[in-house]
Amino acid sequence: MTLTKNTFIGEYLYSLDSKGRINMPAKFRQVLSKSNKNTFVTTRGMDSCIWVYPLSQWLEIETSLRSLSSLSKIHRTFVRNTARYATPSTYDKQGRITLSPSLIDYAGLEKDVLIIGMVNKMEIWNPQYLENTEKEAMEIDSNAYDDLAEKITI
Amino acid sequence: MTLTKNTFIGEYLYSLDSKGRINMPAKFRQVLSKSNKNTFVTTRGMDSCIWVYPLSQWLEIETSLRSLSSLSKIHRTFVRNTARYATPSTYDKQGRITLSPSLIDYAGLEKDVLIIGMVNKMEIWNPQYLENTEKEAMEIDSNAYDDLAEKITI
DNA sequence: TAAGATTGTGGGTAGTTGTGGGTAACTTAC
DNA sequence: GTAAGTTACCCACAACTACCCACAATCTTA
Repeated sequence: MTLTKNTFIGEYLYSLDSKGRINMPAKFRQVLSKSNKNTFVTTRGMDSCIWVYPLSQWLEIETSLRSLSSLSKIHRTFVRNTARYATPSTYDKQGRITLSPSLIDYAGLEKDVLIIGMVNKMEIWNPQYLENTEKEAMEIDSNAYDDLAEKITI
Repeated sequence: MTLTKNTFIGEYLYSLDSKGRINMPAKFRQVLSKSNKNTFVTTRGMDSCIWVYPLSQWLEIETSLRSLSSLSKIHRTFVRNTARYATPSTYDKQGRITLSPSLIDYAGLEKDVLIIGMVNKMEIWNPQYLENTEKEAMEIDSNAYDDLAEKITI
């Protein structure tokens, strides 16, 4: 069944091999539109995870970054921190991308790795990190969910 | 995979050799369009780093500088500091450019050197300087940073 | 249910990339 | 004019990466 293009949902458990490669879920590859040239862009996420954008999505971010002037300190810092950790990665014949040692370290990845669809992007997690993060989030923010309920119908 | 021309992202750790040469990331050389003639322009950056432009991008900056009036003190100073330290540098067969002793001194470069893609240009840093600069920036500006993050969806 | 296709994982190899150093050409100083 | 210093170009090599093939497990389909 054909799903919406460039939309990622679901959860997948894969393993990181000795060369730092990780398989991208076949379903995610299938919904990628041609313009993405079989390429994802990986970068640091906000919690201890890796964000993975389809190339076309990342190009939009790049365009926004281009409009910021380096004369402003805030803009400089923002561009630097956004661009710095981003790495384009084309998947190989087997559907794997290679993660940089720096990102693997940042996300604390070991053998077992969780890939999660986040609609317009994906997240790569160490399963234990995710569990802890979720636990904290629920304790602190259960009120915030009420606010969200007003914005989105589910 | 070939990405957008003249667009630089990612972070690379290289070493400055005894002759003041530094390797330019292969990926950055690959995205350089022909009109750049294998040449970058180096100059002083706004924090303690070196800015590296592809030649074509620098030519556009020259045009902008031309439009600033020397009647304004700020304009004069800005043009002076930007133009004064700019040096074109063609990379050798191994992909290295030579940095002037003046720039190496300005950026406090030693053996380990960090090159960062800033979309339309690159920055060359002493890794420790960058760490300090980032730390300061976050302390002072974290609110402004959040505003920016809201305008650009990532 | 069996055959075929697809998917996830491991590993080998050829080509690329980063780094060090040598030498000849060119500049500068005396 | 010559010696000393500097720069640009060249070669060599180790480390790494991208690409390829193989195979087992799972899913699809007739």
